[in-house]
Amino acid sequence: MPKVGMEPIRKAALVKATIVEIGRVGSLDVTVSQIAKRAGMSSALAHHYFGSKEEIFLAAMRHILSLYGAEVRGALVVASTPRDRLRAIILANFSPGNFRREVIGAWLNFWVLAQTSPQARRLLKIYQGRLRSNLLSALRPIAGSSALDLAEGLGAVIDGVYLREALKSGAPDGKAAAEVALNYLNAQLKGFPS
Amino acid sequence: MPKVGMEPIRKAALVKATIVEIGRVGSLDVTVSQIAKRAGMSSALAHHYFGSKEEIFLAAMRHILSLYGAEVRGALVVASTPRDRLRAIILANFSPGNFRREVIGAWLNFWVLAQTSPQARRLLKIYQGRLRSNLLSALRPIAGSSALDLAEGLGAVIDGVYLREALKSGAPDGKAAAEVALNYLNAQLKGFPS
Amino acid sequence: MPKVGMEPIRKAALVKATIVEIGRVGSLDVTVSQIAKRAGMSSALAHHYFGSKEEIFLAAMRHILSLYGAEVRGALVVASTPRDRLRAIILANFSPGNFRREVIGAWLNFWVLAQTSPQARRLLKIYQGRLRSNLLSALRPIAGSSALDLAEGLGAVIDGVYLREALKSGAPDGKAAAEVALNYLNAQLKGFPS
Amino acid sequence: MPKVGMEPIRKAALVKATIVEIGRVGSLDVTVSQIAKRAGMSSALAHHYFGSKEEIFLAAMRHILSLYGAEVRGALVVASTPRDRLRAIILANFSPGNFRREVIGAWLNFWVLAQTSPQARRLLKIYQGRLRSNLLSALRPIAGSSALDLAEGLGAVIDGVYLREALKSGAPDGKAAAEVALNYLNAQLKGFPS
DNA sequence: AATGAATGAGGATTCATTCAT
DNA sequence: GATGAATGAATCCTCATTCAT
Repeated sequence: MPKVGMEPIRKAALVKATIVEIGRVGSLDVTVSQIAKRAGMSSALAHHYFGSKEEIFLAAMRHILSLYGAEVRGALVVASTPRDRLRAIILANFSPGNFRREVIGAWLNFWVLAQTSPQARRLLKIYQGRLRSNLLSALRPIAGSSALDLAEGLGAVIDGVYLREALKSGAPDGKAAAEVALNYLNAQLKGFPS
Repeated sequence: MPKVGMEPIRKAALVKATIVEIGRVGSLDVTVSQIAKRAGMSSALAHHYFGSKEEIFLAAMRHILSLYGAEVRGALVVASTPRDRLRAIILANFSPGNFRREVIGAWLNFWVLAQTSPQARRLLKIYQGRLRSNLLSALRPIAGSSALDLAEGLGAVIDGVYLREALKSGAPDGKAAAEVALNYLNAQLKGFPS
Repeated sequence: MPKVGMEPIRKAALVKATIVEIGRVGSLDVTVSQIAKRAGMSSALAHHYFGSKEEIFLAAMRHILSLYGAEVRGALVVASTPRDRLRAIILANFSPGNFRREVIGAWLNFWVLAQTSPQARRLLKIYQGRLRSNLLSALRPIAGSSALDLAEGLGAVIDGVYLREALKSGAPDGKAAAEVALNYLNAQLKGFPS
Repeated sequence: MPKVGMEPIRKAALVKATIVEIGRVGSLDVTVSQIAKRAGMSSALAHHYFGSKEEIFLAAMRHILSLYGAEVRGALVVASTPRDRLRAIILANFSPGNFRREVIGAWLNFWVLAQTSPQARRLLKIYQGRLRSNLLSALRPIAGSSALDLAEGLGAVIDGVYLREALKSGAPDGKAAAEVALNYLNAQLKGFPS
């Protein structure tokens, strides 16, 4: 049984382990050894596959962002009206897949990583851009020229809810979190024709 | 060069240097030596006065939170109606004193520190509690039973705007930031009698 | 240069180096770097294998105690009468293997270490217990109920001779040292039937 | 009230504090600050009076040795026969003044200090010399040419009992300790005319 | 006489990373 | 593909000692 094609498996295991460890520790002060051990391999192998610790972090970040993106896209597919699409975007942000303790912890830390690493910053900007354009394209038909401001505000609410969740203890309550954002949305759209 | 009563002076210098360095580096990966050097003293003296790196961080956090608290209190004094008070709170959050690049960077990192340090977490919870109760007492007369939800949402927006600012480059624009939160407020209060 | 199975080799080298360095310096104020350098490796590797300085010390202590135990056991095998066994125990204590300058220096310092480290204390108590029971089982047939007191006294003499040797300069004279203990033994056993 | 003549008072306080601290910690790893604090002054003052940490240690050692010497001299004054004098010497070694936990701890550590510090070594040799000559002058009239060996053995027993006491817990039992040495003495002198 | 202020030097420990096998 | 071996470079923290007042 030749050990071929291990690369994607190993990489995936490391990415997963990275998110878990960052979530567990609560900061980026996670050693490569810890990550590698949790992924069931030596730290040397982790370096072999990723080259550096930063690359491991970035891969983990990409993974989270892509999961997030998939969730949003999936939710948008089944939404027909603009209002439905807005609701779908919000709910996707707080779906059980994204709104888990470890993922929230990882998000917060990736935000910090973006302060230091240009690549991380770029990734985060891409995510922000997508969220923004998704919100905008759904808001424009409803709110017209106010759409820009609304998108900005909605984005801020979503991020803020994430941030606040990071400080809470216990299992995250996605439903309650989504409620905060939906609340905002409803209030803002009240004046516009449905 | 006085040789007595240096303690408060040194401590203040260290606190200031800590905030600057965290803001500059963009993370908590700041060495005591860096901080001490920027504060114009040896790292040994920093330890002499604070005992440990964590204590230095906590002192810096307390400083920021107390500046923030003072700003809010000051703004509240001159506000008469509930609506004025809400506006005052929001504006205080984005006043030039609080909404500086280095302070924003420090905030983000203190959020991370709170994941690890129980004391930091406690401090952050105190800040959240104060903000919440300030918002609530101003919202109740206007919105009654909806006040709770509104306060939660407004708090989230404020934190979210901070978070997003951390990713931007260039000087922070407090006015634009405040606008996002004020927008939210206006939309939410539209239905209530002024 | 084999690259596997280095652990026991490195550990042994570190243990040896530790004893030498403690003996050379004359105190436990020996840095891990000194030890590691004498053992031909980096201090990081020393930590990798032992985890902490205290563990290195304890390993060195265990080594010395086990050498000592082996020497005593070996001597006892070839002794037939109780009197022979007593003599054998005493001579083993001052055999060239145990009664070397560096080992004596290490012993003295382990005694100090036992004041601080519970584990070191435990090791030393084990050694004392063994010595005591060895002496007792050889003394009982000869001295009966007096055996307890004699064992205590003989143990004290042996330790005392070690202690005094630590203060002398030049190569230790095991023969003269043993003589002191044998003297004691003879005097005490004079009254009992051979 | 001019603060004159403080020097001897301060020095005495430091010496006392040194012994207590060494006994408490169980090793020479005692900081000057600890000693000074226990003596009720600043570490700077301790340096002012003694010049260096080693000098403080040496002063403490001298103090203990002089107490010890006084005790022995006092005991010898009231002893008339050689046998009485030997008993007096032994009992003085284990008198409540000398055979206290902290003093025993200090002794053990001074022994270690003597490995490093020539001055400490000299002090210890002087003490040994005195003990030896005291024992010899009392033993010669009884044992003649055997006196040398007996003195050596008796000295070793005394030191050994001290050493062993350092490992025990609880309050030292001077009486039992003295018994061990007296035992030895009686056995050795049995053959000689009283 | 007395001390707070201050630091240089050092030491244990950690960790990302490299390399030989 | 995989890993144990190995280390240089930090980093926090401690402490004896000095100095100005």
